[in-house]
Amino acid sequence: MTLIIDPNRPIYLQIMEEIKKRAVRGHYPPGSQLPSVREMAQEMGVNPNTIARVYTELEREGFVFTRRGQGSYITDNARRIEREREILTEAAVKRFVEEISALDLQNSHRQELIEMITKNLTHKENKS
Amino acid sequence: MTLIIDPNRPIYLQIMEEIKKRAVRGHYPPGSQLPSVREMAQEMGVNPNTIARVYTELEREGFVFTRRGQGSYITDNARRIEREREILTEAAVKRFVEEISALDLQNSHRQELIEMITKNLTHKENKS
DNA sequence: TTAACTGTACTATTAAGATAGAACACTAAT
DNA sequence: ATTAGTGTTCTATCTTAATAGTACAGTTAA
Repeated sequence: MTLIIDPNRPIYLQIMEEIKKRAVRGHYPPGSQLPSVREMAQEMGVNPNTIARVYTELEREGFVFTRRGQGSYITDNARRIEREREILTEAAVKRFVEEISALDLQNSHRQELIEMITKNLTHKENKS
Repeated sequence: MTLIIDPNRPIYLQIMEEIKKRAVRGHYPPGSQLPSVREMAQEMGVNPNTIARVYTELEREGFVFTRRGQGSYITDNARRIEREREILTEAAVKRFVEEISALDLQNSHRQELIEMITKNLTHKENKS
């Protein structure tokens, strides 16, 4: 399903981001149980060890908590999830602005850019 | 100077992008000679072998050409460089839109986003 | 020819990501 | 106690990125 999007970035990082996005979208509500290490491994098409690492890292970030023998869960702190949305948003904006700035675009091109983004964002409004 | 920005992505890819950006900005004009493998290695703080790989890959993409024993040069095809600017721009926009769409933002938040980007882009107008 | 530059090629080594497989430890329900 | 489900740990192996060092091959100018 999700598969590997960017072969040049560690899979465990990409899966971490995917899980964060799902939580932010409400696909994994606060406090909900995540698929087991083995289930998620099958869903993502990777080794269970890789998922174990993902869960461990997410727990280290306070985004996931684990009850040994029981399962791993998305944090029940809704604020934490909202904060993650902000973090991801700001990171995306920062990266984008830096990339575009590095290209030294003319003002006219910048105008077109803004329009292009506006269209794309409002267009994808009904998706996901 | 440039150093490693993202430790989770191959250095040679990051350096490839850096060189493309420099060419797009005019720092390396069309047909200009690139620093030698050994010079660039020192500038970037990496091994000469890594730069050799970078030049080889860039040549494979038609962005650089090499005269053996003489040096490596940015393509003298100005259109090719302009095209690279478009490629990098579109890639940045596409990535950004996908990332933001995945976060399922409310319309009000999207409005703020557009404003944030506009400000940042026009603000960095005098930089670089 | 010689010297000093170029890019290129090769071997060896290290480190990290990822896979494979097995085993262990905890929890809950039967 | 047993079973089946959790996460956890461990060893071994493979691959790729990157470094280190050396050597080779082509070009240019002294």
